[in-house]
Amino acid sequence: MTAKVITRFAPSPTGFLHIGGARTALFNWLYAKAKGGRMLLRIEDTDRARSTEGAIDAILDGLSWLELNWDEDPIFQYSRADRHREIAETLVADGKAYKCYCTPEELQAMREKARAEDRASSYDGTWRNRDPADAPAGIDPVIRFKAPDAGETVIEDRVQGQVRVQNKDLDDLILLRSNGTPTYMLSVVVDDHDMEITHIIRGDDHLTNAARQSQIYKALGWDIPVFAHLPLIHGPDGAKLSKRHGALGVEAYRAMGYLPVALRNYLVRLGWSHGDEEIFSTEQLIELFDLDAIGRSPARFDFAKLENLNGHYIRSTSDDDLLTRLRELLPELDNSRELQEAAGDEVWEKVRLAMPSLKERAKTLVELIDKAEFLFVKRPLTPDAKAAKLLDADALSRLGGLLPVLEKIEVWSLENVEAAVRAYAEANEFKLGKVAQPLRAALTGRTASPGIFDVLFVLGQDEALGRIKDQVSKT
RNA sequence: GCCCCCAUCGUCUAGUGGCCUAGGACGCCGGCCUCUCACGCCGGAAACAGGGGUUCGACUCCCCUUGGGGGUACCA
Repeated sequence: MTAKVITRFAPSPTGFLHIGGARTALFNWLYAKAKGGRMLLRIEDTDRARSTEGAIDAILDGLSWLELNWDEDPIFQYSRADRHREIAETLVADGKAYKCYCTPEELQAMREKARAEDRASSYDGTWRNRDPADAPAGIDPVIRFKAPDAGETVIEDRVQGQVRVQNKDLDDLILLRSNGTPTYMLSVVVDDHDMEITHIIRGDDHLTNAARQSQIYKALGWDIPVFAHLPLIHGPDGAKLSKRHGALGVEAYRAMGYLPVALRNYLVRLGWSHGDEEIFSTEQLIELFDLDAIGRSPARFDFAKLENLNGHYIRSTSDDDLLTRLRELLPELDNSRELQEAAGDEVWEKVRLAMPSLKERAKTLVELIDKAEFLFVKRPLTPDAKAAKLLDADALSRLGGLLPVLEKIEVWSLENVEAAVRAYAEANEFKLGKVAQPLRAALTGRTASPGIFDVLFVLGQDEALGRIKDQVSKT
């Protein structure tokens, strides 16, 4: 019989959902989907001092935005503290754990001694075999795991392969704090077991923990889940991800105008590959994803590639979908106030009309709005420096000559507008660019824009003529 | 310090002993297209960290060095 796959994403709510966490969630989600299993969500909030409500919301919102849905209700680890405590006490009763009364000062001294002696483990086992009757009064003990002191612990990792750790290098970790709350090392094992997790897919930073946890599983007589430790994501400079580059919350990526589908495609390729392929639909990902194709070396975060992918997905997203996302994003933009004031229904209708040519030119939604700005601004436009330079006397006289031609157009269609402008240029022996560039400057206030005929058409006859006159009459 | 993991173009990666004159993608450079900017298309520069083995033959296997990362908490 093959057990159904159950994975879990287990963030600690001490900050936002950063990019590494997002990728871990994605891999867990994909693996569950690929195997027809489920992905559970567990909030690891046993550190009461550092866990916050805001962080929980940020993580849930981040996952939802990325469209990584979890199965069942999230489990809050702290709510299971009684269960964890019970297991710790069982371990003590079975002689597999013990109470330790050492003070922080004694512990500190042990650490320094261990370092001086080039040893990896520091706890010296003072209370491991000492008679509990010697317990000093007035000190609340912690409960420590009685880890095997000889031999080795072998982890069979689906990504990293076989990893061997000498047991002498692992000391007796704390299971229950002196205040009676469980530590991560205990909670994680008990919860993964109780939740019937079959595959633990998480960051490489937990690799050594896997050995410690394996020992606890064995002491409890429980089956050890399959481990898969993902290489970490580094910043562009190869160093640890910091706030300056990449270690932003996923909501920051949303605000920068990235599409969830693009971010997912980018993240999955950080570590996972399928031959030479780069672009994957979610359906393909679910079909192809497997643990065996995950590489073992860490990756650097590269915004340029994310942008490229995002541009690809913007181009292949429907105009209506893009329009919806743009309207949702608007309030988060720096210049949101001005844009929002101008953003009436008729403006959005123009944006929709221009969308096919606009989306060819944008790598992010923020850029998309910026390229559409000429549709939001009100007459008279103030051309930017480069555009103003284009509108010299000669150019303005060419525009002046074009005015009556455009006025004469009865049906303002893309075809008619284009034919009229081309005919005007030809009749006066101007290269098209001689007319198009000044026109672009007058119509958009910039030197770069969608095709000039698209611009003319989308603006509409009255607005287009008005904008040209505004510039021509300045002289 | 000690323990563990990692190492192919600038970046993400393909490669699982001969198919490699090392492939793709992003980025970069040049060209085409062209009303601008993009898109698209064509072309180019660009890598097996170093040293030892093993083998008829190593990018691929082993060891060492170097470099990077992680862990070493009454954090997770």
